[in-house]
Amino acid sequence: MSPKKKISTAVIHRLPKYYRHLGELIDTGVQRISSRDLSLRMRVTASQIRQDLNHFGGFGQQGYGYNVSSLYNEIGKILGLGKIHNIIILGSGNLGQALAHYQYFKHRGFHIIGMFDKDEKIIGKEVGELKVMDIDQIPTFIKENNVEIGAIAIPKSEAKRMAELLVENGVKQIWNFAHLDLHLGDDVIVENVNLTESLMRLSFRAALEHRG
Amino acid sequence: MSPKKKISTAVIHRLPKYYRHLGELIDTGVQRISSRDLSLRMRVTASQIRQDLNHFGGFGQQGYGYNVSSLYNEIGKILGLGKIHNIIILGSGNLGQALAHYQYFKHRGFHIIGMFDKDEKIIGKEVGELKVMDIDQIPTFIKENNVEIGAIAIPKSEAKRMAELLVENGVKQIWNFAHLDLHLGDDVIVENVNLTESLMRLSFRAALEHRG
DNA sequence: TAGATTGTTAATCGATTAACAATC
DNA sequence: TAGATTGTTAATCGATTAACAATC
Repeated sequence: MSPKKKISTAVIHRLPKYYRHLGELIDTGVQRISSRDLSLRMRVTASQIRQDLNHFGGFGQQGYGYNVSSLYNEIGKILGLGKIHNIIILGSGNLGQALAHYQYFKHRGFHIIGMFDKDEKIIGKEVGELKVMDIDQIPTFIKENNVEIGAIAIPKSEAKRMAELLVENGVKQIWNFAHLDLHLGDDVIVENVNLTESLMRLSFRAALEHRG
Repeated sequence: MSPKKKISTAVIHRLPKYYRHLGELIDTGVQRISSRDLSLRMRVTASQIRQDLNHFGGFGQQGYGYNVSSLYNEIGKILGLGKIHNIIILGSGNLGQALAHYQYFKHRGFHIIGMFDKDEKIIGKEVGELKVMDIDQIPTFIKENNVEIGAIAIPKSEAKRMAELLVENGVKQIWNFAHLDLHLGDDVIVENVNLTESLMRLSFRAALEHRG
């Protein structure tokens, strides 16, 4: 059941997409689906779907296909869903606030339980259900709460130092929105969301079309 | 000079990273760099850097390496920077506002020139330097302004319809933050930023470590 | 010039696709 | 049972790495 070989980033990128599409199929009342029908829907090959899923187990049945809701649940487990993941957000700027307000995260078990800033004018203010705390309180807060994920929504100049502070206090998962690469040790998982790079990729592809 | 073969998504992802690192090198006064030194800094192989760059041209010099600022400028051109790109944002929620406030975009030539919402309570309000407009005004606004990029920061339920509206009015670049796949025709470029999927990838990798 | 380092070709590695026996 | 579709092995394709002649 536990994966033998390394899972490629390509597979990691597809797993949440399988999960999303299966969720949509459940919503529309579809109970079973073949790899071929799912491939048409998702615009990938059926072969790839079967290969991907068989990294984790044989979830289908010959001659039948896949049971949509049971595959949905299995992929949910593989993605580590189905349990609560506590998140703290560093930085209460627009992006931090946007993250704090995203209802969908809570719905998936990702609970934002703390928000921190260093600006005294902002500390104490309320953002949704959270009260912004002083960044100095992070070590205490982590000791008293089960913080799994730290979201870095502060400027580049502060990001490295604050990420290291999180790691020193036992946080092993960093969701990094700052425009730099964080190297925090082998046991720390860093997931980057770099909006500037995303915009540049868009721009590149547009420029490429014009060049031919 | 114009690329002969298809550029892989892997290369597209690395280009903005080259650009960022070269910018940082300029800031620290470095004038030339070898593929080997850049590879140590970026944690990729020197061979890969040379292969990537040679998709676009021979920017280096044997025995010398690469001139940092000229390579920076060349990659900037390749990424379509060095000209103004006008963006409109659909949706003035937290995410839309976060995008509108990002100073770095403007600094790179990405100008946010309009922001739209369908909520009458919000229309007319100011977000930074922008006044939120009615979504019904989008066609007129596009006719009167050179809108290159449409950012979709509205709920999934509205996203498809609004993206199609943009495309019908001539916008060919969509920056999509809604949690769905947009299929808008071969000549339309869609760049997706899916925060939920990003969080699931983080969660997956954490779960993987625990399973071993 | 000699040393360094590129641009590019060749070798390797890994991911995707195709094929088909197993089996529901 | 016959038909359908998986799980899995083999073939192909593409990306990464290694090697080295070209050359600054």
